[in-house]
Amino acid sequence: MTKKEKILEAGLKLFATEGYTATSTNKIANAAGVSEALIFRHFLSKEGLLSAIVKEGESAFKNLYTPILKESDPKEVIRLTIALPLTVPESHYEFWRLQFRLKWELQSVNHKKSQPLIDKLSWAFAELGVAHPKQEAEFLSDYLEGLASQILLGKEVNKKKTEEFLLLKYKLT
Amino acid sequence: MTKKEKILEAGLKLFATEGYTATSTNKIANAAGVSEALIFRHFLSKEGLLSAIVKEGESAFKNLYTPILKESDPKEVIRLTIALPLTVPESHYEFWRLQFRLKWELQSVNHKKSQPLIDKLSWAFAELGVAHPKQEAEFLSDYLEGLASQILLGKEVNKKKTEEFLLLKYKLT
DNA sequence: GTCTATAAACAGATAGAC
DNA sequence: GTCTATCTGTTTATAGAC
Repeated sequence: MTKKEKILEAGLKLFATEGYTATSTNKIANAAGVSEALIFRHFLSKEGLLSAIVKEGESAFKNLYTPILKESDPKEVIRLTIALPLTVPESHYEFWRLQFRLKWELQSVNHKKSQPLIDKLSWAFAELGVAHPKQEAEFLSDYLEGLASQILLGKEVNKKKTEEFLLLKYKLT
Repeated sequence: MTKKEKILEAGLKLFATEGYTATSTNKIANAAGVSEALIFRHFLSKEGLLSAIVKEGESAFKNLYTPILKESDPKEVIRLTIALPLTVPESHYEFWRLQFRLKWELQSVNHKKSQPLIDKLSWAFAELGVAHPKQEAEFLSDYLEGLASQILLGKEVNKKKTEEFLLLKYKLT
């Protein structure tokens, strides 16, 4: 692993656990086993490092839900959406914790980012003859947001049982 | 209003909007129209000020949901719980934004804080003959958490329509 | 209670050697 | 690419006068 990668790794870890503002470049350098100046050589500024980290993994979200947008079976659309927060591997938690943290720490909330998914969900519910498809889609989306928060904040969640419950609730079994 | 109260008010506002770490005591003093030293006179440290702010409003959460715990009609329990995030006046948003922010910024997450409410919800669902009352309670709680997040992060939510939809969904009309 | 002045540590960032 | 040394402004916090 190059020193640049070590900085990215240490930055992700510290930003995700301690927060962006609360993490000094000095702390990152120590954690990465690197001189502080190297951070600025590679990323110009502390914000540059943050951008690089966010960018590096930003496609992750799109990659996660684009298969759903392409799905043509409405039941499968809902099934896959439900599985979203429940199948993310724990090794990715750090990255996602950072994303959720940044929503609150910086004002960088992009409500439109999940709009394509909500629209697709809305389509799926309509297809299945559900009464208020748009509101059902918003409802499910908000629930999954809440569930993801709880998981990332360390609440014990039985993922298997939760998924079974949801599949039953949405009549997908 | 005393200067101490002015500090508390400015602190709440700034911590809620900019975050705890990103807000300097100097900024707070300026916003409150007070010398910086006065903050330390009254609250000993920056963290002391934070504690005072959190404590001052901590009972707010309890006061919000204790009426629900005392309710004996299961339908009314669910109705009141749903109304929780939808009836908080916008003037209280600042305080709640701070609470949500702190969950991520400090590691001070108290998952047990909402447990009494979840237990009561679970009781209500059981009383109404719902199949998986415990999981239904968790589900509703997570949804409301997600909804509250969205609202506090500035998403446009039609509260009236949302409440109508939920009352219909939970067969409370 | 409240201020001015200031200490001491720490922040992000740069210069220049290797 | 990587380091040591250092600059400059800011941060939390205190001392002491009123």
